[in-house]
Amino acid sequence: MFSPVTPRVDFIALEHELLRWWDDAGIVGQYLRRNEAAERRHSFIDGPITANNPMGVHHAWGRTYKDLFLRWRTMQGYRQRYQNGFDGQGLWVEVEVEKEKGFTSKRDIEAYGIGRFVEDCKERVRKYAAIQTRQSQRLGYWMDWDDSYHTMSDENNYTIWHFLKRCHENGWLYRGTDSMPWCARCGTGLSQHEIVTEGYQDVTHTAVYVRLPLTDADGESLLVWTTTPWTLTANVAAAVHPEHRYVRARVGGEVLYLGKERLAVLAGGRGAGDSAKIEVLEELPGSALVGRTYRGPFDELEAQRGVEHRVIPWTDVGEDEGTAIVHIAPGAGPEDFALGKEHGLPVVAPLDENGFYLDGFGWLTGQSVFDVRDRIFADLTGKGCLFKTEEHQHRYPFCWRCNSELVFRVVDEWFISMDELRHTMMEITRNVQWIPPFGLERELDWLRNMHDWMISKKRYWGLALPIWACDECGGFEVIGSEHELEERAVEGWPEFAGHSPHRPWIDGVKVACSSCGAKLSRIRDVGNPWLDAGIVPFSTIGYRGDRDHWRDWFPADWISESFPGQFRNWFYSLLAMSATLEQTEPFKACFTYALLRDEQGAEMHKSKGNAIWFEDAADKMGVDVMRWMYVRHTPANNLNFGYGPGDEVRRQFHIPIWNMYSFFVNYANIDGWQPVSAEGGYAEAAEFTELDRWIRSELHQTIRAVTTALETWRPETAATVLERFVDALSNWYVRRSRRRFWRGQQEGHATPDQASVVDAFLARYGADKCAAYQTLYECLTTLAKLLAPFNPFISEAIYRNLVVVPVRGAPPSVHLCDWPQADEALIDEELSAATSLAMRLSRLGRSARAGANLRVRQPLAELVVDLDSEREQARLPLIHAQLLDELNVKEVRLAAEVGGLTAATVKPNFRALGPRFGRRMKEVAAAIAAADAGAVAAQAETRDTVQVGEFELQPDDLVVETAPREAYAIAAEQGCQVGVLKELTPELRAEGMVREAVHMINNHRREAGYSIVDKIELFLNLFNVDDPEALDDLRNAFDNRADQIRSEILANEIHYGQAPEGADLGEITVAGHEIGIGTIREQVEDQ
RNA sequence: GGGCCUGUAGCUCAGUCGGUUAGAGCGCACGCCUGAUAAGCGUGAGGUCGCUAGUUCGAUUCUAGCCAGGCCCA
Repeated sequence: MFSPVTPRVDFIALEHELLRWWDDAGIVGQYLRRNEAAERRHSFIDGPITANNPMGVHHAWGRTYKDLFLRWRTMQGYRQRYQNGFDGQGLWVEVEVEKEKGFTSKRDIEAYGIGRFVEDCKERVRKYAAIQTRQSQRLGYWMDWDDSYHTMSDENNYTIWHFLKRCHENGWLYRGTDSMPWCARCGTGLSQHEIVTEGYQDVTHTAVYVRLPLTDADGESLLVWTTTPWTLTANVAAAVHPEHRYVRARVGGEVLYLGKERLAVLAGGRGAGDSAKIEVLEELPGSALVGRTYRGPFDELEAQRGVEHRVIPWTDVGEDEGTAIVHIAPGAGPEDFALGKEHGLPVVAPLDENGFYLDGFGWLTGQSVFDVRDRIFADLTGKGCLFKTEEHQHRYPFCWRCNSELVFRVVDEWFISMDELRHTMMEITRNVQWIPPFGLERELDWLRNMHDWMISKKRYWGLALPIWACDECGGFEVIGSEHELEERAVEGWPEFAGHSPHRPWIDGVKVACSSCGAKLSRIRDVGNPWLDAGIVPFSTIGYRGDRDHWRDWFPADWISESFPGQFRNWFYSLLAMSATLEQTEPFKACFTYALLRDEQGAEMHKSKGNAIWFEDAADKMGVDVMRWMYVRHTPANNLNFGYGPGDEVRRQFHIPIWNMYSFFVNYANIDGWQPVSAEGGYAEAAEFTELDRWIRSELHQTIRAVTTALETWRPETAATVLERFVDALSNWYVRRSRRRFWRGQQEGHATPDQASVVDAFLARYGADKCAAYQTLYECLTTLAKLLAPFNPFISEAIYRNLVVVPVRGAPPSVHLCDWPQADEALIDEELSAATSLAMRLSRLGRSARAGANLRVRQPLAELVVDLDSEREQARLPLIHAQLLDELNVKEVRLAAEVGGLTAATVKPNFRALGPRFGRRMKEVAAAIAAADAGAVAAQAETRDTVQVGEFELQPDDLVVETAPREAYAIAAEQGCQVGVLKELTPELRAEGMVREAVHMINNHRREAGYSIVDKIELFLNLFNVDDPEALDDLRNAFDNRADQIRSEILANEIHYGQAPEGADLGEITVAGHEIGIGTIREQVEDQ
């Protein structure tokens, strides 16, 4: 006996129950150890999740893929590591801790103490790692949670040291510079990301137009424009668009160059005499200006000594604002810096950390960048450089912490040169299977264009870059391990020992310079967090400590991440580090997916209020539903996630599955059917019908297709296949098999002393019922296994009840079962084709009936089928019975047997005939009307001339049309036409009436609340039927089919007349006549 | 400017290794069924498969160009 199953399941409560049970019964542990000794291994390396916040539903998407493939490989018997990873080092964590503490600058952190701050960061990571672990468990993500790795672990950090040391040995590590957004008030740099996400505001600044006198032409100047006058002190070049038009214009007593489109700015210039007099002397392309030199606006400053100012080409120069000649200061702007690199321009860096001018800037030295605007204008005016000023509104970056305007500074940073690595990385990238395939192109494109890797960051919490730099000789040392550091330490080791290799502890350790012997301190920078994530194929599987173990699991067979960003982040760092250490790819297959959006396709944002937190979604929609939304979606497309789509999925997929399961358990319990093995065990006793054979064939095709889809990393295809199977099972197999489960026990066959359960059931209910139960049991239990990696909860619930409870020795969880194998012997493609033909013909038959207003309940005499394909026609005998039943017809016939479904009509084509026959036209028309239309049409089709009566005509003289024959209602699609005979014989009418009555009486039973096994006594009250003929028809119909009615409504007796006191009364309508009914229940104990 | 992706019904998306008249769900109209289903099923309306060329007997599918949207890089 199965546990009763309610059709109104609460999936979320069910999930919580199973979570508890898995925990109590130690199922996850058994799962993790299931294949420990297996020969075949599947190596998965987890891309670490940032342990900085609770999970969003986008995390659940990725984790669903990871869980799916790991579960599936487990069922297939692969040995695996189930290690999750947490990413913990980096600015993101610092930012959150700063917020918690109310810090607004680096100075706050230093005042608080770097040590305490770093410990707080670690604590935050641990806290969110624990939260994410719980959330992942709620998702049903089965990992070895006690074995999760952390990027902040000592091992991870020291393995990166090893990598960096190798880079240094190869000569790839160098100190360079970079331009970065900088908050002078906080004294700190910001990441580009910080200003891109929330850092811009609209403000008005005083912009200035400045003359830059050309050195080779007296009295001629370039006119440039800037909104940041302080940067003019760092000017080294002016940029023009080489293809745009520029002009040389006389303005008062001077000559100025500027963009042709920008002539209007000349109005109102100071010191230009009568500025109304503007004369264009010459028009020239920007390229003509390139290479010319000019005197800078602050050439008198020491910092500008030796700088040759010249004009350079730049295609990003616009014509919408300014003068179309752009002032370039590589020391004070990011684009300028990049352009400077490209053109080898000198860098003049004017500001210190706190925004004060450095030495070498004359009267400006020691001044704050925020206080000098007006004095710079005055200075420029004094030097005759200032053309004019104007108020200008624009978007400008601000510090999100303190709301100060940002500046750009050039700072020292550390880089890994990519020149030698690039080729190897591209080679190994080609060895990887990218899913979807275009991932390869994306990665290669990035690798082709990548710059040297900047690995330093001026912060506190992160990898301590193992670089000890020498101020004396300019050299630097790279330390490759904790042991090497201990050996080389000349100071501070004892104090450091026992600490993690983080700031501030590591900073106390000094080593000696191997060139000059000076005592070296570690550079203060921390590492780029992608170093932390990129090293994990080495650090997490024992690269340093247990090389055999490492070889066993390297490279990973499969990794997976969302693709935005990862091609230049994680995948990139994995490839770079593996190319350096082993010259081989660190993963064999890379599965990527797009972005998660809200239901309307908009990006989810906390601030917009449309973000969905994982826990809310889990509690509202359930994680099986959530997971199915993920796996059925095409990974390369953005996923629009929401509760609406979730309801759809539940309704179309999970509820039908549950209903079938509930149906099965309900009837199996009524009939006392129980499996005798995990496979059911009734196959020998069963007489399988075509329908059984068909769904078993479908089942095994489904196993095959799902397996293939997963082997090729296409979860969405696997999900589609499963959906199709569920639909076939629900809407064809179960629907068409229901009656087989209802049928009562066979008369006289019951033998009380049967030896086996199977024999007893067979004797009592017969071979057909054995077949029906066996088939549905196979389908449901196999479906549970196929579904297990996708939807671990509903599959477990079904499997537990159908298999574990009744079958001794079965694995206690579906997740400990073997993955199903397709049995090719059970696959019958011809039967599949035949059944889909039956579905197609049924659809057409219903369409035909609907067109003629003939409901399916009314039996009809014949269905006529016309198929173009002989091969399909040959399949008809196989589906004959299904068609009779499905379409409620007495016979299926071929169109040829009944003379076709359509008839030809032939009409005269007056336009053609008129001119030829003139007055005799009427005779011709009469002859055509009198002729056998079919024969004439056939001639017109095949011959050049058509004889009609005494007239010899041509095919074009006739208009041949085909129309459905009147006796039939017809529906057609390509290659196929069906018709049903519309005529209702008295016999058919009577049958229709009985079915109508049975249908309505059963509705009445249901409304009265009877159980489906209760017997009744029925009273039919025909007093309201006035028409004696109709009364006769009804009485005859009912009397002649009394047995049928009794069996279909479970009635012992049928009486005519008033129902007695206490009967349940109702009214039914048959053939338009109202009939009163009354029923009395003889209650049967419901099992 | 370069690379990649996307463009199929009103909406959200499948699909097509080139093949007759291209599918689903939602929404709409009508109906059926209800002894698994507070559910389901069917029928109908709704599509120049972004546009233009090319290859081909045949292109929504392959190729090229263009247009639109997105992501990344510069």
